[in-house]
Amino acid sequence: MDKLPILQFEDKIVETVKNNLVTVLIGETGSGKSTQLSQILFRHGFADSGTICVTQPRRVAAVSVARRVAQEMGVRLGEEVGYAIRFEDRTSTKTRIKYLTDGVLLRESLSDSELRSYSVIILDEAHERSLNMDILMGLVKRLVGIRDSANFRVLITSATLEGEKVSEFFNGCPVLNVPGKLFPVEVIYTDEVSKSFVEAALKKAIDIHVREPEGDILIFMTGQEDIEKLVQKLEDRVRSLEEGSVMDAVIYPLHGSLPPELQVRVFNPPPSNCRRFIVATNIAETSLTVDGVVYVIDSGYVKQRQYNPQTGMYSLDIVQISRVQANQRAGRAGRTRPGKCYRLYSSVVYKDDFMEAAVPEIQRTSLAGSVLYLKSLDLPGIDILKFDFLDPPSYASLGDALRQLYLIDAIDENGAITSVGRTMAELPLEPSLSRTLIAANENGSLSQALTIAAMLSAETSLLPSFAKGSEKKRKHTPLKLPDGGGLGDHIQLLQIFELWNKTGYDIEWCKEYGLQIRGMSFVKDVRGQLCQLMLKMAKCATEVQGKHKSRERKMNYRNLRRALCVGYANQLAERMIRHNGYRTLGLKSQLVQVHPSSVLQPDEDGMLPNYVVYQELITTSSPFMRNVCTVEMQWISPILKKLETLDINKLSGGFTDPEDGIKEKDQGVSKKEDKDVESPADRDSKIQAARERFLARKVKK
DNA sequence: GAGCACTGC
Repeated sequence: MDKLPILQFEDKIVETVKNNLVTVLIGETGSGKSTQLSQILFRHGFADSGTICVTQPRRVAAVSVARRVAQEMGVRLGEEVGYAIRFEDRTSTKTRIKYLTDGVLLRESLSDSELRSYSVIILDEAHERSLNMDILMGLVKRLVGIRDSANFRVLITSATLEGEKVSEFFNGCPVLNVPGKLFPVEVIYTDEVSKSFVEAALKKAIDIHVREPEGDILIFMTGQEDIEKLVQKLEDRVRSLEEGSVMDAVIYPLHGSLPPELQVRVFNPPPSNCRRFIVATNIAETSLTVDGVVYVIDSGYVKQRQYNPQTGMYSLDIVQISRVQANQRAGRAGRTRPGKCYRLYSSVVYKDDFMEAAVPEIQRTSLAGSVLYLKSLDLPGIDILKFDFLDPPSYASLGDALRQLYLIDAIDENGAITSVGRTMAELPLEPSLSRTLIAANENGSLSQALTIAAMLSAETSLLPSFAKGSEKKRKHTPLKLPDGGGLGDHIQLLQIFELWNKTGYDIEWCKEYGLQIRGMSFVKDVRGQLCQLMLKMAKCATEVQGKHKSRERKMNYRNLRRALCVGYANQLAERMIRHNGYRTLGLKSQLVQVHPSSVLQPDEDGMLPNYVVYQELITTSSPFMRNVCTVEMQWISPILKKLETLDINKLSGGFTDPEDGIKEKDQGVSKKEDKDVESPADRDSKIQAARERFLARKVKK
């Protein structure tokens, strides 16, 4: 095997790390940074006084990289080299190199905010900018000023360009460049504007198939719908090609809601003299690597979920990718030999319209959980609203988080964390569910609440996709699931798990009901973990086994729904008079409908319940509440009272001048790279523009 | 009567 590129830089890396507390390392795919950096530092004594930890954005990566490193060092996994992911800690007192997911490291800083067991912290793949990673970078930056510099080093690895920004964040720390080992990829732009990217991709794919030599084609689409459309069209066209004139072809869809057994098909060796077409979402951008790809077709779009803190509403939008993403996609063509990337957009669009990097998650999601977590750390002298983030979230977003936390008793009217809030922060759940568990523990419905919390954590991986046509293909229609007694979706989830529990967690039962086995066993694991945590924390925690089930059911799950009402006090809606639309009860009222997939049932007059709590608001074809549960009017009066007295200025501790704060920050950064700096408002308008362009194209068709 | 991209504790 060739020597990995990073090993040629060993001396330089060691010297830089010795002389600097923080080092940024820019390493492209194939540089070997994930496996070699830890070993290099180990060889030079950086693990003598502590462990070297390396974060990974995904569980599979943490496990596979740790396994590889253990093998290279000739040690047993779990001894000198180990890993820690949720539900699985394979480390020991001997462990000197430890791979973990960023979520696990974040949890660890809850029990030791200075992370003293680590002599080196390596934040790998920082350019992916997950929410956890952004919080970790803020925390680690603080540690740099606190911990003894004789025994502490930080390394952050990133993709091109973004590395400079990270260096700036860490007070201009040195940046090392390590080349990757990719083969050259020729990029070909498209100048003609096509009516739809599905059609454009179809044309290009067939073109490649007819003209170009062998090699698989990877096509980036945005979601299940356009993937299925394209797969169908490709099958038709390939079949219509004259037999014998071109090589055989096989077409695979690849997206997250595909059952795992269909996902892994792309890893099987392809039939000989046969070209594979893989039509994928951005799951193939980072998570899954398909070997044999020589041609990439890039639509230039991605489906992205974003949160509007003003309305509390999520939306799932098709937006333009960033230049970093475009390059990542192109790189997928050069893993095994020189390749080609066909971009279904012009070079002008790439240069002028695309943002440099995607909007980081921290600016696209509700921050209630993260704000609570940071408050629970009790960092001296650190005000959450002024916390030093690489890309600060908007003031609206922080205000929204505080408002939500106040309504569910996690912080008091002055913004200080409460004892309830501390307990909540210990649980690996979103705040509403943590709060539900605590309320349930007090009213005797904990066992059921634990089940619901676990089911909601795995919800998307429970049911196979409801795509049109897929039902026909299935051999037999699954048995009908329980209906939640008409009380709502949370109750349905509870009933599903209880039925499965009664069968002794029978795998066949899952099949009969059309439930994904992996999803259901994940629920079982999560429930077990939550049980243990609740037993450990709440000294008086009882009833995790659920002995009161039958009595509760007769009571229409009253206690359980009451607990949900306390937990979801920030997500409450009232039905309109005389029709079944709802308005949310919060700072800014929204008109919404119950999602059509809900099992909530109307009464004999055809009316839905007067009050419900919901899991989330999401705008697709129109604004919907997903996962609703009936609640009683008398339960909500304390919530309404709280809403009336809510004072955001008090909650945020008087930090009311966001504009100044943001401007200052932007100016600080813009000294170095003024072209690439964008305010959140700029980003918003760019996203909006991309969305409009896309919609315009869609309409034309 | 509509439909969820991808991760993670």
